[in-house]
Amino acid sequence: MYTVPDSQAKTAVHAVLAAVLQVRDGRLQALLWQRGRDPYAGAWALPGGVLEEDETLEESVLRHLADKVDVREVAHLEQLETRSDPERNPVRRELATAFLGLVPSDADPAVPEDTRWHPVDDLPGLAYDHEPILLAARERLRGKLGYTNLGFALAPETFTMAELRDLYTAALGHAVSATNLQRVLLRRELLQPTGTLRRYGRGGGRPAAVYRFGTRELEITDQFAVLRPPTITR
Amino acid sequence: MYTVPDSQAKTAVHAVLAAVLQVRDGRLQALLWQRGRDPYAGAWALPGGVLEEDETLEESVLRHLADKVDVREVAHLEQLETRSDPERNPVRRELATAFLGLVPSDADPAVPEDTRWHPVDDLPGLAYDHEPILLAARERLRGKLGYTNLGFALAPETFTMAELRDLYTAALGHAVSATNLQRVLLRRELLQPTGTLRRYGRGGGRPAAVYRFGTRELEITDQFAVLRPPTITR
DNA sequence: CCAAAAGTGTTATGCTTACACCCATGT
DNA sequence: ACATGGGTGTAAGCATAACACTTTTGG
Repeated sequence: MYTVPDSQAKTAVHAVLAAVLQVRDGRLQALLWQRGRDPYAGAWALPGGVLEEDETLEESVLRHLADKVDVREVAHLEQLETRSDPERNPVRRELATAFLGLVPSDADPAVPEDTRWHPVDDLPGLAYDHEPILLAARERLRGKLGYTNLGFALAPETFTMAELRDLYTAALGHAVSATNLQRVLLRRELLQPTGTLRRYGRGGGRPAAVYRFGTRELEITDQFAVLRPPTITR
Repeated sequence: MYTVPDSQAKTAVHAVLAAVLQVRDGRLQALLWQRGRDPYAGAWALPGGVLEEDETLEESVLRHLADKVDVREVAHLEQLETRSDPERNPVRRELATAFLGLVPSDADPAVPEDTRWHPVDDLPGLAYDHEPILLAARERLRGKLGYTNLGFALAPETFTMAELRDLYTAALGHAVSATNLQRVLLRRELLQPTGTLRRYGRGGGRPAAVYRFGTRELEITDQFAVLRPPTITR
């Protein structure tokens, strides 16, 4: 059991944490590093670090991530909850603001020795309160895939519907029909056909049309699905 | 122009802020207090204060609110964004975590001299970054009214559909049909008839049935409105 | 008897899932 | 030819908005 050294009385520190998600090998995976020292030696942790005096939380996450993942490869970054339980860190009082970061499936950033991608549905033991944070990040992603264009942050610049379907399937954790996915995204005018064709699997089959997302910034497409304002006629 | 006293070099402090909303006089209003001193002397500010060593953010907001609004009257409290721009406070480096608080329309807490309710669609000049925070809080409320039972936090224990319609109208900022509101909420099994009747306006008219919300805790009713898992047949 | 408000019945609409069927390519 | 995927057409389901009409009360 780890104990708090007397010299380190609780001093409030603000940290940032990133749940960096990417679809790799057809599964939604998270970037984690293995702690060498107590507390939680041997456990896996979300990347992050301490907030400095002259930066915003967003700048801080990107700075800390630059060590693990090339910043340019994080296609979407979004603030999640700020955790504040005084007991969440046994060593010192520490607030932590969590972020969701998404990396397109075609990126393969070099990561340090102690760092690895782990499937989110088969996690090792996580340090601190990092497991609920990571699961909350996945829920946020799953929710937003339905009413925004957030798929762009999981997908390469261009892709076929079969490839996109596989990304959505991995992220959502259930079967997705390429047919219906195409219709939903086209109707919402989020996808643009590039005009080119590409072959998907190894076997034969008709070559697939190649698409791209119209914009690579978050757009909400469905906000007022219900209890929407009355339609003004004349 | 206000200048930073030398003695107060930038020291990171963590504050909490609450956007406390209530429907009063048929309008969505926010609780604000008027600053007496610089910076932003004379401007209106969200209630809040500094986070102490041994409390969570949630405990801190409720503690600070206890001065302005009776805690028991805050029916729903929810964390919003944590703001971190180093320049957001000209005096000292200060992070602030914002909250959305909702007060039922039948509560009328006594508030201090410098504190008043202001319609959110007609705000006075606000201090710091409080205006964007307040508007974000309203957006969160508007969004969640559609896919959760959050109406309970705006409504008294019991109410008629006409009363509830007026609350939704004020919060959403557009006309709401009592007929359709009733059907939506009943279908989702959020409302329970109490069996009693009540008269609404002053004129004649049929007395209205009185309802209550089945639960007074947040429930998400609609999460997978779209891109939902395939239905499993057999 | 008439005005006012509540509540019910019914239709229209829009978006989505489900599924049958046709299309293009490799072996 | 036939297997393998891609793509289109179409029907069905479902929730909600819209609106006409009935019910119940006060004056």
